[in-house]
Order: sequence, then structure tokens, then C-alpha cells
Amino acid sequence: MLFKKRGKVSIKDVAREAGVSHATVSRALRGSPLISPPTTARVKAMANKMGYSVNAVARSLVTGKTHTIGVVVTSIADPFVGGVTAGIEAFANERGYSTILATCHADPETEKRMVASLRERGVDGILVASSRVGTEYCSMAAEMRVPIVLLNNQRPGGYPDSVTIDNVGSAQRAVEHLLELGHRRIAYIGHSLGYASECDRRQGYELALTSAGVALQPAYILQADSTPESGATAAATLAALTPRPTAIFCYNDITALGVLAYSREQDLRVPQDWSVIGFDDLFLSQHLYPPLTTIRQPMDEMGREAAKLLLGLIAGEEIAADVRMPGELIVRQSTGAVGH
Amino acid sequence: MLFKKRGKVSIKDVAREAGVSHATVSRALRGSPLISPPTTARVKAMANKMGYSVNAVARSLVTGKTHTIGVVVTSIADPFVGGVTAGIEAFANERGYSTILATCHADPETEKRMVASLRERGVDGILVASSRVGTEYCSMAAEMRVPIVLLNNQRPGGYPDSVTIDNVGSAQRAVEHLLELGHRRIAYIGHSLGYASECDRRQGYELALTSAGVALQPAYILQADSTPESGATAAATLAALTPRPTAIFCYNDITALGVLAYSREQDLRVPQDWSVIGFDDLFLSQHLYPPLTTIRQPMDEMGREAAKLLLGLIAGEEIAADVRMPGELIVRQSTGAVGH
DNA sequence: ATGAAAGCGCTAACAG
DNA sequence: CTGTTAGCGCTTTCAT
Repeated sequence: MLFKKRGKVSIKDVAREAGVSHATVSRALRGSPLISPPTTARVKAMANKMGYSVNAVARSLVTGKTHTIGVVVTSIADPFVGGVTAGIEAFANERGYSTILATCHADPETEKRMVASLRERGVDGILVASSRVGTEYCSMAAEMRVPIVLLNNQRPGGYPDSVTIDNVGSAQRAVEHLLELGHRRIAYIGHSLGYASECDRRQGYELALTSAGVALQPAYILQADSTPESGATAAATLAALTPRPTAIFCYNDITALGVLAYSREQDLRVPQDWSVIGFDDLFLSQHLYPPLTTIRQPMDEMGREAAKLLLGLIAGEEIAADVRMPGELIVRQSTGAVGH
Repeated sequence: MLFKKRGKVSIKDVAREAGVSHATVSRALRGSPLISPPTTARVKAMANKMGYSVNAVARSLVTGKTHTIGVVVTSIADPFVGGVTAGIEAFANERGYSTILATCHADPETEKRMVASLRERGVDGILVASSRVGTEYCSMAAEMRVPIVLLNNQRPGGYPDSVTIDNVGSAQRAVEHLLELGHRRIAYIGHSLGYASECDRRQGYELALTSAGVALQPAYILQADSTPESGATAAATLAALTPRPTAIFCYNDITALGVLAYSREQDLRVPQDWSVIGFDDLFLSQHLYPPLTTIRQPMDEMGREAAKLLLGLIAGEEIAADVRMPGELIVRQSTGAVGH
């Protein structure tokens, strides 16, 4: 009886029952000061009684805003992505925004398709993490008339609105930690797909070494692909070298995980035979054996920061912020003084 | 010039430029057989040239469908949740559905608020993982006129449309594995907030023991709260017992992680001094020391299955499926024969 | 303080 | 085959 055929109760149904116009209902429900308190109360009571709830789709059509942001990530099953997304969602939710999730599996074409699809869905803004498209968004954002912010953009060239971990500085700090422990033969295991983050971390590595007057050894610079297996393979290569490096800086924790696994398998003690340091500080890293020294990326904060930037852009702020987040060195037991 | 003030190009703009009615444009763009091939081609070309893209909001208002599903989870930073969500999103995306993410931090009130909010946003269906509300949705789904499916419902009482891991059977299998290794003094570390899954796993534990003619020992049944710390505390309690249990079945991998940490700290060898088995098979579990024997929950598949069920319901299928997924015993090095 | 009317961009009868 | 006409449910001038 209270329900029409189409299902949900509309503003008009409430208006009829309350004996007012549907415009009045619309105003009353949103607490407009134009409506008298008694009317407002009566309308609200009736709406409540009838189980009314707004149709956000209809509202969006007239206001032109959906209060929704799109988030495109490589894979939500990735622990780093999950942490960042949690921060994004939390901040957005606090501000009354919903989050539409889209995954692109690190494929640039899919990434662009997802962005286009989100735009069709009318999102007020788009956030893309670990973009493989990057700079192209400068024109796309304007053309689509939708603000876009990048989080850990992986394409060189830069983008005005983005938040990124300080890869160079953090990597440098990691290697300095090794230098402080007396290490001089320090290897680096990177990532073969020239991500911007990988170039930057290698640059930080080289910077730290050359600043300390340590010559770069090409044989000490290897590539893996962010799997434990590839990390183990690279470790094997390094283990066969003479002289063997006494410390290894890895592109990320997953790579370091492989080095640790190889070391245990070959009875190479960590950190006595060589020190190992990672990057990310995944939850698992503190539970490895030995617990991994690493650079912590503040995932939640980075997500919040990116969401904040995006909502600012949506609100019309003109700020073109290139936020750089600091990484934090977390010293655990996988690094130690040289020659122990 | 090609753009109107409001920003985006509309169907009417294309119609004007192409010299047809906007209805024709609408049909042509969707490939309606009613429109002649030449007209269709011309319209498509013009739309393309003008950078047109549909306004899904407007479309939804008339069709009454948004091709969007809502997913409410406890926390997207949780690795299990991330795995399941990946499966949901993948399946939904393949079928042309977008996913709106909402988190509720395991709070029943927030969970209900999120469901209500998703409904306002016009989602075609809702999927809630690890629900703390459960059975109440029977009436809510009807009242809201939106299909709801539950994944790993944590409230006893059941719900018609849900997919759940076979907790009883899987736990039973885990304990049987221990029994087969010769263990008789087998402890269980559960979870203090009576989740349905925890009750079921304990039930499986008890079933396995009594079926094997092993009497239940109340002192061997403890509660933790799914943190490594609480797992370690429970392990300490068990270690102080005489006789000490020779094996521990943990509610989940995180709890087992704590047991492993405590064991290493106290020089209790795993599995020689006691065997440890978990539940979930998180990514990290294979990298622990020793690698953890556990029950694998097929996260991706569970997500896909739940999404499939939901999309079926949305399509109007009448099936009320209570899908039960099998867990898989993964034997690694944290379990071994008794007395070694 | 309230109502009447217009319109957001689209789909879907109904005509022709 | 194509155009005309109504809305979908809401917000928002503009009157009163």
C-alpha cells in the first residue's frame, strides 16, 4: 500500500501523504531554512514512516555531482594496494564520498579503459595508483573535465597532481644505514620493468654510494621482478661473486623475501654473512626470519593524502600539489655490522 | 565550440551535428537493429569526433539499473578481505558491473548504515563479507528491494543467499591431520568474539577428537583475538600445562603466527616440540619459519562465487543457494609426527 | 513559507 | 527506419 509498483517510495508519494508539494518535501528533508519547523517535522515523520530514502541517481542527474570517486589500482589483493586503498576509502567516507574500485592489472590500456568507464559513471574525481600511463592524464583530465590524481605514478615525466613516496631519499637512507654498519660491497636487486620508482630507488642507491666515495660495481646491480623466486635467483648470482657483497638493498620486501629464503636454503646467515634490506614494510616483513630491516611506506597516510588532494581538486581548489611522502627506516634483525 | 557550457557533450549535441533526432543517436550508439547501417555509422563517427560518452547516471534514472554492486567488508587492508574482493571485482567487471567499496570495521551498526547508503546510491545488489548482522537481512533485503548475498556470514542463524567456507569440515580435516601424525594432546586456540566461523571450527575440532575417541580437555581450549600477540599469550598458557599439548590447531594463520613467534622465543621447536596448524593460508604463511601447515580458503574463488550468486539474483533467478566451499589442507613444515 | 514549472540526459513507447 | 513525446526522481528558479 505504501509502495508503488516501481518499488521505492518517491518524494511525490511522501508529498501526497503529507499534503504538501514535492518541492517542499525535497527542501524539508534536506533541512532547508525556508520550510517552517512544523512542516519540516511533519514531512520528516511521514518520510520516515513510509520508509523513504533518496534516490541518489536522480539527485546526481540534476546536481551534476555523484559524491563518488573512482580508484583504479593494479590489484586489490596486493597488500600494499590494500593498505593504500584503506586510507583512500576512509578519508573519502569521512567526507561523504563513496569509492568505486577498478583494477587494471598494471596494463596501461586497461588502465585507460577503466578511467574512461569511471568517467561515464559520473565519478567526481579519479585516483589512480601506480599508474602506467602517467603524463598522458594531463590532457585526459582536461578533456574529460574530471580531476585526476596519481599515487606513486610509475611513469617518468611527472604529473601535477600526485602523491609519491620519496623513493630517491628513502633508498639513499637505506643504503646509508648499510654504510654506517661498515658495509662497502653493497649490491642492489631492482625490478626489470623500468618503473619510475625503481629508477628512483636505484638512483638513491647510487647517490648514497658515490657520496660515500664507494665506486659502483656493475656486477652488484641486478634485476628481478618483484617475486620471491626472482629475488632468490638474483641472490644466487650475487652469492657466486668474488668478492661476495656483504649487503643487499632490495627494490621491495617481496624481493628481499626471496633473498632471505635463498640464504636459509644455502646456510648463508643473515645478517652475519650478508645483510638484507627491503622497501615497503609489508605486514609480513616483521614476521620473517630474521625480521626484515626495511623502509616503511606510510600506506594509510599516503592514501588519505591522495584522497584529500583529490577532494580538494573536486571542490575547485586550484592547488597543483606534488606531495612527496617521507619513507621511514625500520631497523630490524636482517642488517648488522659488516664482518660479524 | 564542440563543448557546451555544462561541460560534457550530450546526445542532443550529437543529434544536432549529425542531423538526426536524439532518439536515433541513442539507438545508433547502442547498435539497435532499428537504425540503418549508414545512419549508425554516421552517428557513431560524429559521436566519436565530438568526444561523446554516455552519462550513465541519466541512463540509470530511466532504466532503474546502475550496473553497480556494493561490497561491504570489514577492512580492505586485511589480506583475506583483499583476496576475496579481488575475486568479486574481477567477476563483476567481466559482466559489466562496477564495484562500490564500503568498510564497516566489523561494527554491526556501521554495517547497516553502509548497506542503507549503498541502497540510496542505487546499487543493483549488495554483497557483505563477514557480516555481523546476518539473518536480519532477510527482511531488509525484501524491504529495500535489493538482493543481498552474504560471504562468510558470521552470525548464527543462517541466511538463504550466502557462500561460506566449510568451517566444520575443514577444521575437522586439520585436526585429523594431527591425529594421523599420532597426536592425542591437541589444543585449540579460538577467537573470543563468538563468530559463527569460530563456533564452527571449534565444532570441527571437537568432532574430530571425539570421533577418534580422544576425550576433550577443557584446559586445551583457549581463546585469543586474531592478533599475533594474543596467539603468543595463549601459547604461553599452553606451554605451562602438564602434560603439555603436542599440537595446536589455531583459529587462523595470524593466531598461529603468534604461536610460532612465542615458540622461537622460548626455544620450543616446531614441529618437534609441538606441531602448529592454522587456517586461511595467507600469502605470508608459506614464508614463515617454519612454513605453516594450514587450511587454504580459496579466496578468489569464494569472491567470484559470491558475485556470481549476486548477479544471478539481480538477473531475477529464483535460486536460493547456500554455497559451501571446501577448504584445502596444505601440509608444510609446522606439523610433524608426535614425539620427534 | 510554499507551490508550480522547468529540466538534468537519457530510454522507450507510440506514431508515422 | 526515424522522429515525437513522455517521463525516470530529483533540485531549483520563479512566482505567490
